[in-house]
Amino acid sequence: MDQRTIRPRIADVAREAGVSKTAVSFAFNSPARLAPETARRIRVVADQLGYTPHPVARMLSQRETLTIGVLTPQALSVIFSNPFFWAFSEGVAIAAEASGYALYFISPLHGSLARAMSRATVDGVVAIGLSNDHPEVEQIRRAGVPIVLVDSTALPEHDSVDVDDIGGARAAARHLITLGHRDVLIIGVEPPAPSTAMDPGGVTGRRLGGYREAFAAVGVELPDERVVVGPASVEGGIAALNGAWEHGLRPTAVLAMSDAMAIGAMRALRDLRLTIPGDVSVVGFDDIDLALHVDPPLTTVRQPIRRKGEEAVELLLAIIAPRNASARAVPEHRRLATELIVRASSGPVRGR
Amino acid sequence: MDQRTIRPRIADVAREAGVSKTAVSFAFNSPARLAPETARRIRVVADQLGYTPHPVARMLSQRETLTIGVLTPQALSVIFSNPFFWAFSEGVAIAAEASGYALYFISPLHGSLARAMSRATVDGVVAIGLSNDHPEVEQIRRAGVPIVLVDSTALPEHDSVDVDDIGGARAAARHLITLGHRDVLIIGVEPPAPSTAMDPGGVTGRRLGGYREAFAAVGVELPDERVVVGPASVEGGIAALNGAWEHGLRPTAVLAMSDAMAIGAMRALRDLRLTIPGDVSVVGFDDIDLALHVDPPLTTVRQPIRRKGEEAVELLLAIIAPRNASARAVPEHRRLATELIVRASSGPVRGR
DNA sequence: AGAGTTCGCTAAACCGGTTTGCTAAACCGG
DNA sequence: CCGGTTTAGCAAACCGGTTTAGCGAACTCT
Repeated sequence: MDQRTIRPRIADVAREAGVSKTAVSFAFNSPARLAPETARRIRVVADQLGYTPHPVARMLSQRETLTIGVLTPQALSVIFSNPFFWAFSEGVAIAAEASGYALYFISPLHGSLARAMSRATVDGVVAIGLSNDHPEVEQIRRAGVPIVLVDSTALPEHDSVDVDDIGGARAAARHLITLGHRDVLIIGVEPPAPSTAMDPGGVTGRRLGGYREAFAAVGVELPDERVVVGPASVEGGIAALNGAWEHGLRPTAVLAMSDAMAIGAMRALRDLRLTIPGDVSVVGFDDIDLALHVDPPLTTVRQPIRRKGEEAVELLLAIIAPRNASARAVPEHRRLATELIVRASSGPVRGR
Repeated sequence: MDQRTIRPRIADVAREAGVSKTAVSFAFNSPARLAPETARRIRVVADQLGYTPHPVARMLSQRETLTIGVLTPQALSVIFSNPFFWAFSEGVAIAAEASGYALYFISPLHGSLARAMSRATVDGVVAIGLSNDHPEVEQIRRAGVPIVLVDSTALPEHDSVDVDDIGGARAAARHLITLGHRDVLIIGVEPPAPSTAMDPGGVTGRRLGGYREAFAAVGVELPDERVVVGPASVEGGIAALNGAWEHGLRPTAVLAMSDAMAIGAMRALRDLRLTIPGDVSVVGFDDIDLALHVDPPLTTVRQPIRRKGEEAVELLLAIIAPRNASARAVPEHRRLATELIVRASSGPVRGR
């Protein structure tokens, strides 16, 4: 099945219609510059030949792709199984679509983000979950591609969007403290770059800081043994909880840094014949749609995931296509609020 | 923040290094054709200048984009809120990534799929849920872009992948029949093009056919009033069920053509103070991950969603980049199996 | 009728790379 | 020392469009 017939080029149309390439181009892009009859004739010929302007050629000469990239340090297949990412992408898609931009997903190619990036034909990039020791950030900047960082270690010279991780984590921890819990297990999300597992500037680090701060206020230290990390998925949560259990930990509550992991922990707890929240309380982070539908509904810290996507695109488009001539000189850093949503997965510590 | 510094071009590197453009190109693409020392020097200069080959220019001259498009007739924002689509994309991403291809999502631009398509810089397209009266299919073919159709009305001249919708639907219906149900409500997915709501060749039509066939076998006709359609989302399911209830229908079971809609129906039923499966049984279609986690776990027809994505990409790549010289002359149509998964959302009709 | 506009269209330059064909120098064996 | 083969690198053509500068004809005005 050879679907690849020879694609007609603009020169073919021009010859056939007896006009210049310029005229054909005008017929498509600014018909007003042509006599109505000529424009019509050219379109008819183009139609007969099945001519469509070659998008790559057009991009090259117009110097814009009308595409924005979504950059993630993880493989697409990992990313697409993450509910948090879906919601974020939805936000990005809504904002991009509204402005007529298409979406291109950029993920490590054969392990190299840099290589993937150098292939990407985009006008700008929204990067999510990039820690600042990713050398690709530097490379991207050198390539002169506008970029907005989301949930990444903020670099002052780039626009960024993130949420109040510390406040949210603190609220979650205080909630458990109020319920009498003193003995908790923290399940953290493992950043893609292992070296930065506890990068204090990263999302994991900030949330951990919030948890610790709240517990410190009531005189409870959280030693590192009570903190386990894993990939931000249901499976990761199951593994993390089981691992902790095997190490002999018996917390009365679990603080997970992602809902997916919290849900995994719940599953693992149930498999251990423990009740939630009777035996163990579970609190998540994110408030993905699913959090409301699991049994019991998950107590969690809500963050405006879709909104993050939308705002990131807003910022990016302001750089790419400034509507007002007075472009900002100073990068903008937006921090959105988080909110504790108490549902049924958390309760008073047993015996109170 | 003007991130757009003047991007160095290949000519700049050439001048700076005292060589020709050709040499620079060789240094990047086939270093073996240069003296080692020269190649090194060029790379050093390129590095200093921060030079990276312009991806669009490269695409143009190499006549390939190393990108495959995922074409959907619905807006991206709709698509990204659909769990079925996530799983499908995951499959596509896995296969694409393995072969070094990037993903580009193509959805209607300002309402026009054709316009979006003409902008897309892709080597081939995987189209999902396209009905054959979409004129864009014809346009795409004329543009000479290789295409694989998934869950679309099969066009014999294109490769396609779909599943045994009829068999799956039949199995679901028989399951309910065995449980004694004779009075059912069918909730169908609304195809993007309203004109084809009941296109017998489309997914909705095929599943409906399977349901009807099974019921006809026990002497029950399913009149059109018992079939409601809506968008394939949780909200769509809620609306569809409530609509049916307001019309006075009181079925003992619900057959939904998508799990998302089934879950919506469950929510709506619960809001009506009905128990599942005590008062009403619910059976879905797809077996998305979530189906296992709702309460009660959803009885549904499993289809290999990820696998569909992977196979579609396999077929597409076989057209784009045939590894064996002997390219297929005949388009391939793959139909994957479905399987009924019985969980707790379905039970015997009350009073049996 | 002549000068100044406007209209309709075109030739040529350009976007930023890759690739083909060729040449001059270095290398080789006899 | 000479003819033949490599090697290293270059100029120019090409990918397929858009855009600028400009030209002749028609139209307007005085």
